[in-house]
Amino acid sequence: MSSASISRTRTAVLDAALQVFSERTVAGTTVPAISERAGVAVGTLYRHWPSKEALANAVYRQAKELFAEYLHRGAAGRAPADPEQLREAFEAMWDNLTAFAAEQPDALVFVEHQQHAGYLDEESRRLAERVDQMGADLIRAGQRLGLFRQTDPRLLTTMVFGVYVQLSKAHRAGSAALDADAWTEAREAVWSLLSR
Amino acid sequence: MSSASISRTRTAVLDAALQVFSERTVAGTTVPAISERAGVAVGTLYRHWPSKEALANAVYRQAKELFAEYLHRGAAGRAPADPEQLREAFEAMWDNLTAFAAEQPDALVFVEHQQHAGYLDEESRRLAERVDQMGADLIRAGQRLGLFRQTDPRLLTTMVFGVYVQLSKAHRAGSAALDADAWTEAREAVWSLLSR
Amino acid sequence: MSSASISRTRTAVLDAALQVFSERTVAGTTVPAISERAGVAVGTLYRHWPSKEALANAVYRQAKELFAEYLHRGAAGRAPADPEQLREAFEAMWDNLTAFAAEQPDALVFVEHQQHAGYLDEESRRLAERVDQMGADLIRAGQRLGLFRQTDPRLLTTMVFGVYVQLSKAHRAGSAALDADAWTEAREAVWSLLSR
Amino acid sequence: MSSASISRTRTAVLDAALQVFSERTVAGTTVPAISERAGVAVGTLYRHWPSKEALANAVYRQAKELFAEYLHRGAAGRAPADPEQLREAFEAMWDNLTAFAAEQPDALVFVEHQQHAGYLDEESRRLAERVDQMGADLIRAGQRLGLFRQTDPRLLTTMVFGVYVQLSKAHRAGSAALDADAWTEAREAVWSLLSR
DNA sequence: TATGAATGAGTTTTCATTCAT
DNA sequence: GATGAATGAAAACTCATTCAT
Repeated sequence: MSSASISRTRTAVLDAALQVFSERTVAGTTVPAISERAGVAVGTLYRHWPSKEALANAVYRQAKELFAEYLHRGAAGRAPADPEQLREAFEAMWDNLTAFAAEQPDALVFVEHQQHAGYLDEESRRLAERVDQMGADLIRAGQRLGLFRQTDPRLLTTMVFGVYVQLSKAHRAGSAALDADAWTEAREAVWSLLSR
Repeated sequence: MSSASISRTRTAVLDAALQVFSERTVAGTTVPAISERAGVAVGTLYRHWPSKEALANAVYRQAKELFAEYLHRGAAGRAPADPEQLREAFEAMWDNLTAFAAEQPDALVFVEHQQHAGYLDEESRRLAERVDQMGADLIRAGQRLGLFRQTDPRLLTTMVFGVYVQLSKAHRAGSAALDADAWTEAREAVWSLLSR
Repeated sequence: MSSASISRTRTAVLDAALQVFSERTVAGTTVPAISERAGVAVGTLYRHWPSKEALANAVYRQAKELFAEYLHRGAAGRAPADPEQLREAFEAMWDNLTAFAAEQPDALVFVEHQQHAGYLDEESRRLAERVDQMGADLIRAGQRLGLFRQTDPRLLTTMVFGVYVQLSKAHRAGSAALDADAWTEAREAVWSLLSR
Repeated sequence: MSSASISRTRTAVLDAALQVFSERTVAGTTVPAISERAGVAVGTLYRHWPSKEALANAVYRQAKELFAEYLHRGAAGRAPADPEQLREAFEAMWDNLTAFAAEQPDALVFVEHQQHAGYLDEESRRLAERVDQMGADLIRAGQRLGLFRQTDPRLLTTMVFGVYVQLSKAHRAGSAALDADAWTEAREAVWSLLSR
């Protein structure tokens, strides 16, 4: 088969695995369950990844990288130089996060699930660290401009991320409280949380 | 053995199970791993619960009930009638949550782990719902007093809870950013998040 | 406790074991199931027999000896000397068998089940052989008197016993076809089966 | 593997299971014992039946159906219309039963082992009832022709079947009394048992 | 002597992985 | 490359037996 169809198989498996992993935990998912959802045979899966663990790492990395992509989207790359730019950057980032939660609900839940420790390899771990850093940059900029609380930026990052993750979970669970307006209202609340 | 030591066995197993479940997921935990950590034989565990799943439900309920206990601690039972009482009630609740995160880190992580859906029974589910309601009451009181944002109270609850859970995870992971002061600073930030 | 109450325990356990063994097979019966039905603790059972296997042998022997007792009941001990005596002895034996089936249904089913069981010890096996011989004596007497078929007496014994066992099973199963008259009708049929 | 070898696996397991079940009882047989005798891995067995119990039901049904087949062999399908036809049908049936005992000794012993009650499912039970009916038909025909005893036909069936089962057991146990002549002699004895 | 909770070897069952087709 | 039946090591669960009370 052509390389195009190979990647179709890879994509199908990665998608299926993300779904079932995020529904039932990596350990709670059987390989046949993945292959079934992907519409391929078990053996096929093993032609692309050497083990379930390796597949889980691949899924993890893909999800994390996707998250990083959303996070960066439309970012100028330079730190905001004044309050207005900061506000704009903040809104843009929050909207990107909102889009990610809406478009990739499984990815966020899977990635944010603690307890990956057991099987994540070095590469996955390094990626995780790098992505987590990205979120902190905006907060540090806000502090430099004197707009945000002068606390440990890691503390603020953790809190903002906590709000976001919990909202995403509620969203994915189909909570009635999580319509489009809610995400905007939440944005304002988070801005208050950050502001001095 | 005496009935005292019977409950000692149950307690030992419940404690051990909470530890390993919160470290490695229910599905990722073997029964011998639990019984070993509890210092009892595998068979003993099955004399007290009919299956690993039943044990997981028992652990879940115990953790959730413990959380409810902490949440209630020192609560007058009546809704705060003025801004000062609200502020006091808020601080008390936050301090209780802080204490829970410090004293029962495994319980929080385990309970907040999504993906219990698969094995939680009716009783566990009902308990979860009841406890989740408790947190919302204070927020509704703040809204009635005109101090808190006039959004869907479920949205506010979700956000506050998200902050708390993420802080607790960081705390349990041994984050350097999470000393005692940090919990107080976080409290102020959350107050801002809630306030109009 | 007195020796009287010891034997009460032994009797209770032997009776209970016979019941459950005949219902569910020796291998299919758990020791707790026996002790529960007997109304004693598991540990108590092990004070009287060293193992489940030993208990099964005890049950087997008791049942087989009981069968022998019924078979002998009212037997003169001498071989029938004329047709009339033979007929009388035959009727007596059949009525004894009928009584056994009625009064000890579990014993017959259990004993007939275990014929070649792996766990029967030497003593149990010798007893079985001795009892089986008893039935054959009457048939040999009938052959000597020229009333019964001149076949291998073991063949005739086997057939008569087959009829009896199957009737007993039907009786125990509560078959509507097995009232008191039926046993008498069956006796006549068996007499025909034996007669030349 | 080809579908031919799939059914070879099923056949091998069913045969092996019949052997060990009839030797040692269903409860007394371990799954590895079955898979070893069948020459397959344990896991393979579970790819074909969901549990040991399900396998036992499959074995039971196969054996019972095989018995029904032998019983029917060469049967005209119509009830015998005169004494000569009855006699012929009787001989044919007995010879079929003899063949079954000789060719499928394990099947008979297994099926006739009482104590299946515990695990037989609805389908197995219905099949058993249907097959048991088949034997009764010939006896009813003999009664209509006035040749057989005018008793409850179920009583006669039970007796004849008892003779047959006990002979088969003796045969399987290697009894010296059970050569080919013996089966013919037994047939005459059974005819006498049935006749008025 | 009786008890029944605890034990751990043994059994049933599952499932990641292989490999013949 | 793709397939999915077969494999067997590892997991869940059972139960005969022991032993502290």
